[in-house]
Amino acid sequence: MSRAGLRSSLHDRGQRLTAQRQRVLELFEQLGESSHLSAEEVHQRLRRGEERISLATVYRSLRLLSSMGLLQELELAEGGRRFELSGEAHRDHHHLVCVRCGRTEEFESAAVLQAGEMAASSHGFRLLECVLNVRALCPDCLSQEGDQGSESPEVRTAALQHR
Amino acid sequence: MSRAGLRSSLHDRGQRLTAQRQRVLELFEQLGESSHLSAEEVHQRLRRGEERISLATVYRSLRLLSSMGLLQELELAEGGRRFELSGEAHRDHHHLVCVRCGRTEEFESAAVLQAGEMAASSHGFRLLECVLNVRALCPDCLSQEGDQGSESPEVRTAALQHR
DNA sequence: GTCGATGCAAAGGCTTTGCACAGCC
DNA sequence: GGCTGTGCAAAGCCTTTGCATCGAC
Repeated sequence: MSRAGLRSSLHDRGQRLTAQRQRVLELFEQLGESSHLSAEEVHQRLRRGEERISLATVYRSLRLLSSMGLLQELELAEGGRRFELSGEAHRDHHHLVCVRCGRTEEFESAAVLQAGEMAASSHGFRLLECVLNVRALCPDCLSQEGDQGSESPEVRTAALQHR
Repeated sequence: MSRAGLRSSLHDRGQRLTAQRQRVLELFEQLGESSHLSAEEVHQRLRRGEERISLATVYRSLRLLSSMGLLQELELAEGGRRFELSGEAHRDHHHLVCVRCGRTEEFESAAVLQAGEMAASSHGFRLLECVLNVRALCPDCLSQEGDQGSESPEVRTAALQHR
């Protein structure tokens, strides 16, 4: 989103364009649509430059940009909220997460979107967004898992043991 | 799960059957498969009886039972972890959540499971679980939303404003 | 110049952990 | 009886908030 576009979106809500807000959004735009950053990571990355931004402001900006629909909050496994750039093409995209090492792949699926829409309309809901989280083990972790000789065939167990 | 079954599952892991663990699991079994409880709620409900259980133990039991695959951790919108009973029939079930009032409906979908499996196998992952979260507005909130004359057609915005 | 935004530090939830005692096996 | 589990209270994250100052408009 252009600087002017961001400014006017903010003004519409009676809010202001500041350097910090711009930098947070730019960071996501530079990294592209497949980055999932935590507040802490955003803070650290922005600090690396000669930029000055406080963690509190990062939190405030992330919330603001999410409420404007420019970022999207994710809820993956490992107990930390993450954010990603939200784009039209990205609206219905899903996450395949390795519960052991955190490796994340994205994918899209028209079938999933359709299933979400059917579910929403059959209950009279209006769909806002539809996210499939697939928790899994990646190839690397699968082989390590084997090495340890897990005591049970109940693989799902692994999903919660690494805390 | 029977008392004896629970005991032997615990013993297999070198752990013990205690009254507290049993009560936590029983609570979920009594409430049925569609209850989503937070740790705090589990604690309060168990305290109502003449039972004595500490919040710390509730947390420990929830984690333990989840790692055994008997409970399942949910990640819905409103910033609190919740748990539900995990059953075979329940393994691939999805949530339709109203982002405004929190009303939650569940549904199942073979299409979604299949999409998850395809995504996992195409990356060489082994699927553990597959949860679709559909964020939406329920009929009641939809009508209220209309009353307020929202300033923008970007409905997704509402998903994050109610914090 | 006004009013919103920032930075700092302190406060706030929720969750985990250390330790002594209790209780399952 | 040994060793795991519990309760309590304290500590730990992550996130939000109060307040003085700064800066966009």
